[in-house]
Amino acid sequence: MSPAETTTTPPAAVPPAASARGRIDKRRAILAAATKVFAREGYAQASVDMIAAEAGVAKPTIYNHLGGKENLFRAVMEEAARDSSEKVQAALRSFPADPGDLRADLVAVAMRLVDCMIGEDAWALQRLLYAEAGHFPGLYESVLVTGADRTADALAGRLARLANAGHLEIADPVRAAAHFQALIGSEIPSLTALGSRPIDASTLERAVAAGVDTFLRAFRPSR
Amino acid sequence: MSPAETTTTPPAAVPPAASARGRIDKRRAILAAATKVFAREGYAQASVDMIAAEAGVAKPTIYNHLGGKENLFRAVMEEAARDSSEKVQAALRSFPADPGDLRADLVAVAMRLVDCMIGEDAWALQRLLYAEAGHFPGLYESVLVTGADRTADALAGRLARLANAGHLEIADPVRAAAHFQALIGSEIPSLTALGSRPIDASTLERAVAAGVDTFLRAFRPSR
Amino acid sequence: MSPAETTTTPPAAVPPAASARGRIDKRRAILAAATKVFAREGYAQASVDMIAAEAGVAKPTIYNHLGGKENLFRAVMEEAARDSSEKVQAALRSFPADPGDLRADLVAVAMRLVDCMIGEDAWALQRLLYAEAGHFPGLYESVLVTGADRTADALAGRLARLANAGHLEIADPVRAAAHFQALIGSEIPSLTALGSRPIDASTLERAVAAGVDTFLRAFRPSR
Amino acid sequence: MSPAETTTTPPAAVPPAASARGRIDKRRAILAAATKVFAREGYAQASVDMIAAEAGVAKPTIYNHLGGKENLFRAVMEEAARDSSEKVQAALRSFPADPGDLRADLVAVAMRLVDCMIGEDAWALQRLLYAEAGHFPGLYESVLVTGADRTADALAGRLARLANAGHLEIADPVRAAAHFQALIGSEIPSLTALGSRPIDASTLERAVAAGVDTFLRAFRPSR
DNA sequence: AATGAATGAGCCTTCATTCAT
DNA sequence: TATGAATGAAGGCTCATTCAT
Repeated sequence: MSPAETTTTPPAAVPPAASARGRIDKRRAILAAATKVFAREGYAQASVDMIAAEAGVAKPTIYNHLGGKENLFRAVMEEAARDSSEKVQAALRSFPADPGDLRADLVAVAMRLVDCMIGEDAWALQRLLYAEAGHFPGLYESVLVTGADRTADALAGRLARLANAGHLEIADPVRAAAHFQALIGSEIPSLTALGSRPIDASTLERAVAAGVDTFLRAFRPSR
Repeated sequence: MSPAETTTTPPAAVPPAASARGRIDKRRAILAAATKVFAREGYAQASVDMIAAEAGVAKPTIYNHLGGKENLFRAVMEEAARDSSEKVQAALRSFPADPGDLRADLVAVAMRLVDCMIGEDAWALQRLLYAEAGHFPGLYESVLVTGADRTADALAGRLARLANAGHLEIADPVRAAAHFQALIGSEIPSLTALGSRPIDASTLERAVAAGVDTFLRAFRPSR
Repeated sequence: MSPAETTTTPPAAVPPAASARGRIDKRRAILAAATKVFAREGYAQASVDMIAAEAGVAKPTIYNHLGGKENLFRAVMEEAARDSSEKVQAALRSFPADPGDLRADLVAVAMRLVDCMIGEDAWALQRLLYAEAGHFPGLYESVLVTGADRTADALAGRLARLANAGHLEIADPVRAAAHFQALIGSEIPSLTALGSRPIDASTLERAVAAGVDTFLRAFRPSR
Repeated sequence: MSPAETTTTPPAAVPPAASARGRIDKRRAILAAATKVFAREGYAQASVDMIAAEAGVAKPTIYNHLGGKENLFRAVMEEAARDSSEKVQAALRSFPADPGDLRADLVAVAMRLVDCMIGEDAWALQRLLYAEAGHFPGLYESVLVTGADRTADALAGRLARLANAGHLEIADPVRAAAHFQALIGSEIPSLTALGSRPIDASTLERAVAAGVDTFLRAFRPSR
């Protein structure tokens, strides 16, 4: 073996790699398959058989790795929340600190946020969360913490900066953030039929821009 | 038998009338039971057995009246949408045409609206809709038509009236209605943990009032 | 159909009778099949599938009638204990009150008792009891009460009568009954290989007679 | 590797011996664990997983050493039969050749025998034998040969000696041995509820003594 | 020699649905 | 009309067993 070859993946022959990575790959394959199947079918309707078939593993392998349907579901939800949150955070990083054209910049970041919310994955997360929050104690909280809370915090921080710089007039940044999100997303459910229908891009952009406009009319400095 | 004799049990002496009423009563009992069970368990997890037990009827009776689980679910959803919509319409009827204190009046009607949205029934409807919209073609639309659309229309109309009377400055009443709803409800999901937690009344009122305030800052006439 | 034909079963046409009796018949068929399968396979190895197939019913029917494997097993054991006990009681009714030839009479009744103990059913009951007494709390007691206890009581009573009549000399009839049973059955396990082998009749009779002889040598009046 | 490198792991310096011992130790551990688990759960209910966990080895190790569940069970039964038989033989070695007080000596040896029969191990052996004799061809015979047969032989020999010495009057020593065993053990099943209940020592002793008394009344020389 | 990982088969149970009454 | 009874089809989970290391 060459000394600096790989630090994360054992190289060598294919079989050992297949075995060492294989374990992780199988776990990943199971989680991916479960995400897909749960998203499509819902928790109760999804069967471990489907997931195993989709993942290309035998059923007991799922139990070995993740111990039962409920656990598997929680793992899927946590992963989905993490992934979704990361996308949102990335979108928020494009938030203007010192905007050139405030409206245009806000619309741009709003579009990025909304893009995060209308993806298949995000809708699936939301649907499953709505559907199962009552059956899985703590599920909502755990998803909230890794997801919406961090989003709200980050967004509030960005808005506060804009306010400090005199671009906005904001008394309560956390609430303003909530209102911002509510306004730019206010038409998403009806436009996408709760994620069950594709959406027209320009219609979406108009709706988002309208939300930003209302936000600006409410929070732009009076003079 | 005296007319008021039995309210719960159909008297045996009046078979035709009793049958006619009994039939309707049974249907009602089934729908009520199904609503309760679907709300608690979700569609897939709910079993026809549970519903039959809850309704106090035999299982085939459900099939006679409503023909299968899927149909039963659709019936439940339509009824729930109708009920919910009626409550909302009632709440909107208290909307001020010529307000004394605009903010106070808007907060009052907003609270009535929000009260409609945080009831057990409304949450159940929303959860089931989110969860099953993808599995029941047309479900979202049918609920939308009897529910949210009418709400939006009515609300838009009321806002337009206020605008015409010079109390608000609104270019697109439909959008303004959407924004109003979004703002006053923006904190409901997090405050109620998607309906799985009771909510503190004063906290809720503050959040609603904040939504109204933002709305007013955006839509109050500039001078 | 003759008027007094059935008091327990509705007579009428064949279908209603088939239905009314059908229910009981199915329950009986299930119990009979379960008895057979449990006897052959043991509790854990037996599957509800096998029992359903053997009974000629669908699997859920078993759950409707007897609610699960464990309950089914208890029902089977209780029935087997009842049946077995009745056979033993019948055998004991031939016990001589005033014997002509005491030895011959005792051997005769001993053979009848032993016949009860070497039947397939009795062995199955015993095997299952030995195997599962530890897993089913109260199982041993419930079987004991309907089975061995009644046997011991009845046998003790018969022996006491013989003693009172001067044919035997017995201080403690209950113990004497236990000793009688132990002696006449002492070679059954080895002769039948715990019920897994048929047994030669004359060999058995010799062993039983030997047990009776030892009993008589111990309990015949000294003079 | 430096010599003192590992303290918890068998030292690397003595591989062959350590291996040889380790191998035997593993086999012993597996057999001990299997004995425990089979005794507790029964054959079918016991899982190889449980046994592996109890033994502290990986599952395939069991297959390497003993080749499958069935073989493992046979090995366990043979070992148990051997152990049990040895205990019984030891107990019989205390049999009086020329007794001082015949009754007292017989009661003493009977108690030793009975102690062998009420131990956890002996009950487990008996339960498993009853339960599985029908499923494992030859199992009963193999256990019999190493167990009950040797016991009967030895006991018959001891009784014959006593008879020769004039202390007993025995025509067929083998049968007398069987009767002795039957009498002293006649109350064990009911007193211990088939091994599932601890037993009161003095009650047991009375029952055993009663068995001996009956035996003596039957086999003591008439004059 | 010992093990982590994987699997095909099977089990107990429950479900939505339909007859026959 | 309403029901007790029955069933084919799945579902979640576990087991004994075997590779590849």
